[in-house]
Amino acid sequence: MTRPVVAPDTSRLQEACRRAGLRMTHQRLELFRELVGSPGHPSAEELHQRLRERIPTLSLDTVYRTLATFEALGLVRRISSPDHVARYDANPSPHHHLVCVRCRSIEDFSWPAVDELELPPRAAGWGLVQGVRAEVWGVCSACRQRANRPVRLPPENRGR
Amino acid sequence: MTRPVVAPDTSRLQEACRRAGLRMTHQRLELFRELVGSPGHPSAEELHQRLRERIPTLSLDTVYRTLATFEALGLVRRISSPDHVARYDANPSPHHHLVCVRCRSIEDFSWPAVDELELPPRAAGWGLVQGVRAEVWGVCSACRQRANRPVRLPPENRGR
DNA sequence: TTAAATGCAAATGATTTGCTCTTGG
DNA sequence: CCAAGAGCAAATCATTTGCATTTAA
Repeated sequence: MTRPVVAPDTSRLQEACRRAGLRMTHQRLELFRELVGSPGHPSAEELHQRLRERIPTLSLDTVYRTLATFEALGLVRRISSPDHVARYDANPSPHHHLVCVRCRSIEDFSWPAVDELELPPRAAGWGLVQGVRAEVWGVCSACRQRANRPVRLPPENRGR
Repeated sequence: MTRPVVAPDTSRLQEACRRAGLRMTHQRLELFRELVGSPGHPSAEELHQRLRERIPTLSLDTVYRTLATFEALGLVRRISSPDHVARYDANPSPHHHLVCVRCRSIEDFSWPAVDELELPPRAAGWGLVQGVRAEVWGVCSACRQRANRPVRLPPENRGR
């Protein structure tokens, strides 16, 4: 890999839409820009909030539909957080996740050693492999300091 | 030998409940047995179905509450499928996942090379790491053969 | 006994869908 | 023009919660 050089480069979207015979709409363009232009792993809801400033009429279901389209085009990957809200990852370079089970944050990190590893035979023969990601879970530093309760014992957890 | 050799070894549950001061109920016991005794990564719904044969009065919400309790006790890990239903992994040994984005199956596989790897500094300093899992996604052989449609293009996907 | 746990039913909240109107090509 | 896409509202469906009843300790 060379260098990241990321300006919200819309050519990937243009290209993907053309190949698939899909129209290039204002909504798709802005959504794509928002996805690749900002870090983190936003949910559909968050993207909707942010984009309303630019496209006041944008509806939440269009965000959902567009994200599904992007996913089918391979432009984003829908990832699942410890929370039950879907989050979207538009970072095309191989990277891995640090997942905090307390605050549900997801941080990217790179781990070249994993990227370079060869899949074991069992996995290599499984089917068509599209990607590999390591998920490291635990409690982030911020949460460790903030709340020092040892374990979240009984039910009544998941304080939405 | 006179050792009973409990197939689904419930001692981990007993131990965990005692430490946490939780009661040992019929429901918890059976749910735990079902979890560790059968392979795969069942959803709450599936577990509920299976257990109704043994405990006809078992309610779905008890399954949810109990699974949340088990998770807090560290007995299972709630994993997220490409689908938006939560699945539960009670396999305590380190293992990794093969996720089919088409049929949403999740298969375990072992990958010692990853287990033996050291975390990069960024991850090591992130917080309290509880586990590491590699997620390999793609299309399983069965799905590749079955449906040979090239890509799932427009929306209207997610055929529940 | 008695706080914890279950079951039931109703609530919640994310995601999806039917249908009509709008718009890109 | 005219089918693909967007918007609106209503529907779904997994998951959660309030409350009365049961039960493990």
